[in-house]
Amino acid sequence: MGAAGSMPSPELLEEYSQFFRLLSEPARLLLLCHLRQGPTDVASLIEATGFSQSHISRQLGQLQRAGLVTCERDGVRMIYRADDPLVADLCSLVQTRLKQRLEAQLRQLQAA
Amino acid sequence: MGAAGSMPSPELLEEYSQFFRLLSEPARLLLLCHLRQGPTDVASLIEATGFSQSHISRQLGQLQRAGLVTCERDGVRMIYRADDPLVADLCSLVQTRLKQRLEAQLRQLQAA
DNA sequence: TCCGTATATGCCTAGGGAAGCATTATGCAC
DNA sequence: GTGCATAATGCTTCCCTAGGCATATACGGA
Repeated sequence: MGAAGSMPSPELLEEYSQFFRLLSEPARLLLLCHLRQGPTDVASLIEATGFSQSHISRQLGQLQRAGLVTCERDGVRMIYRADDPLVADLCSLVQTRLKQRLEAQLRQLQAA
Repeated sequence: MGAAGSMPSPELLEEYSQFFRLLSEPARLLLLCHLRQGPTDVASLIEATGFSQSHISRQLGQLQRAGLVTCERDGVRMIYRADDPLVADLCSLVQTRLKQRLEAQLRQLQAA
């Protein structure tokens, strides 16, 4: 996505899209938010989100394969972490954008 | 997605996910890449990408509703633009991340 | 070793969206 | 107005994936 001239390869586009697809599911974003608060086991995530155990486990698996989440055993429990600030940074950029959009719409309404 | 304490509302998570979902489709990313090269009409995008006319029109519609793309009439043609650097910035962050992952995997293989 | 708990996985269904074909709407030239 | 171009929209099919239930796996305790 360089400013001019360089067109990304289809493979790279595919990688980008796969990554963004991971973030296109509210459930996964919610799990990431909870994990940003600190290391958490699956049971706590179940209680915090209300999702089923299998659902959470699958979503965590996807996040883990993408490297957005790590886990380690603690006895019979699995402790998940989301140390990487990447997603928070991405969301921050998007949030700024969403704000701008709403402000623009607001101005348009006020002008009319 | 603040560092600690502030949990985003479900509505905000939904907005984030919808935005990321837009970018989770290689076709849309490709269209954005082409549009970053400069204003383009639909016919040129058809030729550049090989997608069908209706497909491209729909994707452009989605991008437009999200404000990632604008268009203006030029006679019978529609000229689309992608002025916003947001997507390029997001992709840049993700690319850095993908590179780090691959380098880490490489080191792991070399160590073994 | 057998049991209880915690997590992962197989299997299934339902819903959403990509993507094509056919049609419609819009603007220009005559 | 008619005809011709371009772009948008109905309609359809197909595929992918979320998400639940049931089961398998891994671990600690008795």
